[in-house]
Amino acid sequence: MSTSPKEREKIRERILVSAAKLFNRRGFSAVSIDDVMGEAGLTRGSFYRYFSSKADLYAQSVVRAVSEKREAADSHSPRLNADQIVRDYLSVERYEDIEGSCPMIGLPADISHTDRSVREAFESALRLMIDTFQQELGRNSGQARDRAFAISALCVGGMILARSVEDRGLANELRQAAMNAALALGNWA
Amino acid sequence: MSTSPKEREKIRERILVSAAKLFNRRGFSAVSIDDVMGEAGLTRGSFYRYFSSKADLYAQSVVRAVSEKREAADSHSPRLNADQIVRDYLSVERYEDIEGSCPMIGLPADISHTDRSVREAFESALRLMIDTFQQELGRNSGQARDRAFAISALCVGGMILARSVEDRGLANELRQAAMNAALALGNWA
DNA sequence: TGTACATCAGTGAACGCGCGTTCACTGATGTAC
DNA sequence: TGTACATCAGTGAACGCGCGTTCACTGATGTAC
Repeated sequence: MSTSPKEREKIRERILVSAAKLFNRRGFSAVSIDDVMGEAGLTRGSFYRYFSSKADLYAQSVVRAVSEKREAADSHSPRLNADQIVRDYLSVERYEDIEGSCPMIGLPADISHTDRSVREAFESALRLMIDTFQQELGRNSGQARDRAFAISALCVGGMILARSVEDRGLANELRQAAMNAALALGNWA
Repeated sequence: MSTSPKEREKIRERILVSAAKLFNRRGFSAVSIDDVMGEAGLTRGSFYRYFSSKADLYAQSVVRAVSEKREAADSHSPRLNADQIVRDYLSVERYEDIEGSCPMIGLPADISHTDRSVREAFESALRLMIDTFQQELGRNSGQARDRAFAISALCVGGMILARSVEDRGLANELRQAAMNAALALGNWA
């Protein structure tokens, strides 16, 4: 073997990090494999030593984002509060950090409509989000589940709308209003 | 002139209708001009007699969707209630009617990030939605404005999440939960 | 009313470009002896 | 320890295709006289 498995894994990570950034910023089809590999300091050709296709790369980048969140959530002790998640998710910092944002926001309709592996990756991301909220609201009540759904919808919807608006002031109002509504729904206000 | 202005306008409409359907179903880049023109019963070449580019087509299709809604809202008397809009927006029928859905849901991240005319069209769509809700909630209170924001975020976010999930049952729960939360926020429950 | 002319929507071939993917090759690294 | 060999990540050229856009041309329609 020419490269140790450790080294290989590091490079794979580097490609995934570049990909996540670029996909979040520009969407799926506006990002080329050249872009991703260039950002990672490599060239076109070796891409296929790591991923079987562009869709595969995208799916794996979502998977990675999810498992990162999960680890962060698990390692945090005391367990971080759901209200902090809401505040964080809809914060100005997150609003501005387009490259590092949640894949559900950049959600490129294009590919999520078509590719199975991508769809599955999205679904697991959403389930993690919902579970996290539900946990805080009381495990088994149907009420809690519904509120977790609504809070998730507010987070994603609020951020999408804020991002799609040119007027910065309006964007901030949208973000804040969604945040407050979500916090109120969780009785975290 | 070979074609009367009336005829010409009718054909333009036909192209816009095909385009809206296809963009909603597949997103921006997965739809080709051939697809749109084929659906409208024409061929590639004459497209540029009506629109200056693909982005122009997309922007105009959003503009058309907005003005259609506006007309529907204006013509309705007695004025339709905001709670009916919420119920309708998040209804199963709308969930299933992918082709006829709100452009903010199919929102192709690709293009909305880049093209100015498209972004403007989106923004006016959003403003219409917010205004409609706000009108029902009491015109000038800041509270009403914030609630209108949150309700809009719930509508868009709820539908996006429901659509991005494979499991039909989960999708319906999401949709219902978002709907109920939005209705509660407006005191329309 | 009839004829000549002008306009322009529509056609389909062609152009050009970008990009996903493949491929033959290189050269550094690790292993076998 | 040193040498020969095997592996495989990385390279960059090339392929092929799709698609946005252009263009020369056609023919139907409308207008002028």
